[in-house]
Amino acid sequence: MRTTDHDHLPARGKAPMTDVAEADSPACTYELVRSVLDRVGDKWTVVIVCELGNGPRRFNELRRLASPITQRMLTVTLRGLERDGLVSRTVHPTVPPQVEYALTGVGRTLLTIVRDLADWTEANLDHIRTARAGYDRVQG
Amino acid sequence: MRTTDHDHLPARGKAPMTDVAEADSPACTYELVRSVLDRVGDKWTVVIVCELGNGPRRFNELRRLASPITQRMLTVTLRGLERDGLVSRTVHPTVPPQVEYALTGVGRTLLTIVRDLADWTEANLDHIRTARAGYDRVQG
DNA sequence: CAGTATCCAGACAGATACTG
DNA sequence: CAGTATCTGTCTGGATACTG
Repeated sequence: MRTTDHDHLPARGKAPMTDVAEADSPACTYELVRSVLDRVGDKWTVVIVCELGNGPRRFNELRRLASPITQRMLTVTLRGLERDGLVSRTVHPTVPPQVEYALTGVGRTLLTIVRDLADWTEANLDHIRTARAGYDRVQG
Repeated sequence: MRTTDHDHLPARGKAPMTDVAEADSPACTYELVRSVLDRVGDKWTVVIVCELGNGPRRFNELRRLASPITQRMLTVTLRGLERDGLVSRTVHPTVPPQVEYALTGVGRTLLTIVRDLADWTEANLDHIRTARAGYDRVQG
């Protein structure tokens, strides 16, 4: 399978073969950081990780919590996180089927990082907003 | 000017009118975090911020340091950072012109965040790589 | 040197319809 | 319920050529 590289489920275009490099060569630190940002920087990952931070959730439950996310993007995002071992996927063989997603241990440490990021944002939001407004006033 | 929304210099498509919201409503924390990730999550911002972390740099100097970046993307990235007050741009009116870019105070705190991110990545890289390989072995 | 201006391929993501 | 399959528009970013 997966010979034709179609569209359907985009196979996580992010970080395609940027096989994360070693950690100490001079410039590759950027590659390294980017590999996380590629993981975390897309539109929905942060939302999903934060929601799962409150406990395990099922598919449509997540769909509601992540408000205007589409089925497709939820699937794509969860697959990516699962692939990286950040969330676990547990299928309960009931009828109708139930699938439960939860943060793994590593996923939980990622949550910490995301929260640090949120803290930084809160602390510097006004400054950025002001700077942005000032810049836009001077420029077009 | 800037009535026709052409291509030329894309006017920072990121975080277009997602005017960063207040910091305490229940779900808007995501918007908040996303607003930083939009700022930091693009392909070059991290590289530029890290390089400027070593001191002020000039345009083509940065261009060399950020290896395969194009002129356009360097300009776009620097403009975005300047707009948000994270880097300063100083023109020395010499011939030929010299323009020096440097991190501002806030920009320097962003550098801290980026480094935290790098630390997390280093710490969890093996785990992610392994998980990814395992997942890919099972799936397509 | 330090940029602008265009063109364009390919990735990201929304809407919609269908399925075990 | 929990997805998969397509189609499609939009945005990102690379290549290239030109300028004060």
